[in-house]
Amino acid sequence: MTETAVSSLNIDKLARQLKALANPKRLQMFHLLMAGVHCNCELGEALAMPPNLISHHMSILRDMGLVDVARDAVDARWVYFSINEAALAELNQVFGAFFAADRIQPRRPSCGPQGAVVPMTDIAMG
Amino acid sequence: MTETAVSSLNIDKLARQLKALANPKRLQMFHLLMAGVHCNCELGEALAMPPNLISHHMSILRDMGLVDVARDAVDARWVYFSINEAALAELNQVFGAFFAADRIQPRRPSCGPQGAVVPMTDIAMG
DNA sequence: GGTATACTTCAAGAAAATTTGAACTAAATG
DNA sequence: CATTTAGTTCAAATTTTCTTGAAGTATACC
Repeated sequence: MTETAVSSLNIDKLARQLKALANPKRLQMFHLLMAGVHCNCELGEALAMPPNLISHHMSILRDMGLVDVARDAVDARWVYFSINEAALAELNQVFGAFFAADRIQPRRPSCGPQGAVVPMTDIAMG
Repeated sequence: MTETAVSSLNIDKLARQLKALANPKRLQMFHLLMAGVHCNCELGEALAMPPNLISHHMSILRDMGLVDVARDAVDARWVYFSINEAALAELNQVFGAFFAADRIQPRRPSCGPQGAVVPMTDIAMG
C-alpha cells in the first residue's frame, strides 16, 4: 500500500469499522459468529443479554457490512446472523496494510533541536 | 489459534486496543507516527488540533502501549511520539488470528426450525 | 381469528468519550 | 531571575454511546 493509498477517506472508514468492533460485547458476538451462524436468542443466551440489545449491537455490525442477516425459510420469525466473508477479507487486507510494521519510517521531527545540528560554539571543548 | 486461545480476557484486551485506535483523529495520528517520529506540535499542526487534545489522545494510545514517548536530549521541553513496534507486531498477530477467515465454521443454529428435520407429515405430496 | 413467539424499533435515562478553556509544570532563554 | 516555550493536567460542557423498558411488527400456532 502506498502512502497516498492510505487516504483520509480510507482512514475514516477503517476507524468506523474498528469502532463497530471495539466493544467487548460486540467482539464476543463476532467471535460467536466466527464459530458459525447464530440466531438472536442464541447470542442472547450466550452473553446474558436481552434480545433488543442483541438486535441493537447486530445492527451496528450490519451497518458496517461486517455481518449478514437472513430469515428462516421455514419459520420467518427466526433470524440468522453470520459473518460477511467479503467484508472480513477486505478488513483483514486494509488492516494489515495500514498497520504493516514495515511502513514505519525512521523520520526525524522537523521541529525541536533533536534533528538540528548543535552549533559548534555551544559545544564545550576540552 | 485455537478456540480456547481466543479467551474472553484476550477479547477484552483486543476490544480496548481497537477502541484506542477506533477514532478518526487518533488513527490519523497513528498514521503520521507510522511515517516517523512526531512531536506534539507537529501532530497539532497536521491535524489542526490544540496541544492539549494531542496530549489527551496520545495518552490513550500510550495507555494501551501502542505509542512510545521520549523527551529531547538537548531540550527536554520537546516530546517525541513514536510507534511501539513490539505492540504493533502483537496487535497484528492477535488481530490476524482473531479475524482469520478460515476460522469461520459452517455451524447451524441449535434453535429455530432451520436445523431441524422437517416432519414428513408437513411435506406436501404430489 | 385470537394468542404466542421472535425479533425490531422507539424513547428515555445512564454512562462514557470528546472537546474546550484555563491552570499548571518544567525546562530553556535573555 | 523574570519571561517564554512546549507540553500536561484539570474541570466543566458537549456529544456520543450504551442500557433499559415498553411498544410495535410480522409470522406461526391453535
